[in-house]
Amino acid sequence: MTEETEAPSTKAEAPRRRLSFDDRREEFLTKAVEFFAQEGFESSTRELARRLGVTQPLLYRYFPSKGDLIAEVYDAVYVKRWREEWGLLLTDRSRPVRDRLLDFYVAYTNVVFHNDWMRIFLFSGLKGMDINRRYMKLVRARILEPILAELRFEAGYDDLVATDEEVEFAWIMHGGIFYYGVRTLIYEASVLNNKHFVIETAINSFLGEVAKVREEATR
Amino acid sequence: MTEETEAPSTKAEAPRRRLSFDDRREEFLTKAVEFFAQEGFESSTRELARRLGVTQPLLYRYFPSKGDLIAEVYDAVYVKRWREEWGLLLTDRSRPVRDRLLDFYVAYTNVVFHNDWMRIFLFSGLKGMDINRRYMKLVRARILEPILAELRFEAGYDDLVATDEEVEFAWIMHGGIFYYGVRTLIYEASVLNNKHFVIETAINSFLGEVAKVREEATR
DNA sequence: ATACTTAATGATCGACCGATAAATTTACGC
DNA sequence: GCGTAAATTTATCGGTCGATCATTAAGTAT
Repeated sequence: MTEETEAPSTKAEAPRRRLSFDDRREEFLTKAVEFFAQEGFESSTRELARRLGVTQPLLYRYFPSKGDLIAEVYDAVYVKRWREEWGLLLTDRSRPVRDRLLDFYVAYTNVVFHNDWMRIFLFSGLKGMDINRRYMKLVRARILEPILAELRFEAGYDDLVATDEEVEFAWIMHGGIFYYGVRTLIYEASVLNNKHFVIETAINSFLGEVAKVREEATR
Repeated sequence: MTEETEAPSTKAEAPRRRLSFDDRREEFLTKAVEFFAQEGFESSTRELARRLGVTQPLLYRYFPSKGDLIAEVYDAVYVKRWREEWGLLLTDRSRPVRDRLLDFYVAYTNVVFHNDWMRIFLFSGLKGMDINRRYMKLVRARILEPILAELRFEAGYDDLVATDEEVEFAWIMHGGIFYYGVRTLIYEASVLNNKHFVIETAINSFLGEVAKVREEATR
């Protein structure tokens, strides 16, 4: 038995099932997301193929290189999982900002608090990927600054553009919530398995102090 | 030129400097910390040796295996950089808790907000290292719970043991501050380069809401 | 200077990596 | 059923990895 490549899938006989190009490609990409999320991007294409039950060269029929596959993994996580309706949730002025904040962070963490998303975010951040920095700018422009603008509007301000201090404070709240996800999903070290409590408390704590930060910075 | 191993250090001639066992070992370990912090633990011992200006097999005279070297890297970061006096800072009842909190987080972040520390913490967390989980328990037992106990004492409580809700809220504050470090050091995406503002605002925001969390949980 | 100790290098092994090309098998149109 | 295009595997290449071992050279004691 010359064993250069791995035995495809199950026990004795490999049924060698055949899929259409698009289906196979989607299957590979989906599995690649969870594989690289779990094992890191340094893990081998051979191991990925083994878990897919196919041989390693087959991957190269669907993706020109490992780097291209990883780029599509980034895209599947960072871009495709972003929900445009999040912006609408935050700017619906028929409701109190506090309610909007709660609903937004529940919706947002429903997407972001998953092993795949979290781990790929951290891995790509450590690799210094540009897509990571662009994502941080997106969070600031589409989440934090709108939140602060809505709070200014509700407080009767004419100028709705937040100061750097306000943005930084919004990052603190956002980070507090985000770090809860890291603790539960990555470090498996959350004391209270209650996402809603965390979101609500973080928001209350933020709202209780944001006026003071705004006034001191605007002064 | 048979080029299996790398040319040691500078241009033409390698002076092949000789160090005592202890000095060499310390030099290797120090460089290994910043090397693995920057490049990740999957990076090669050959590249590490190249940056040290020595040959790769020499590393194996000082560390039995790559894994042993990495274990010492963890120890140098997680264990050796922990300051026992942090506990004293938090429990000095001659000063208001707010002042103690400020001073503690300035001191704590002076150690933790460094590229080496941050990156090794994140890398080891993603690898699921046990030392990482133990560190989280240490933070809870030696930082968060003492903080909450001091706050209960100052508020006149007899029972100084915090509820899970209080601990979770303390984690939110801690995470907000920690994530500022991640943003500045890893993602290079902080809007305001002012650590003291972040610490002070996070603490104010925490202190403004902690009584409510405590009362609602104790009720 | 000579002998001895040991830091440090040179060479190399087996395993694994990303990637390519040729051979093989499956599915589908006719 | 049959031919053909495409999906999949087999085989393999050059490079890199962690680790081992024999050799070389630098420091030290005599």
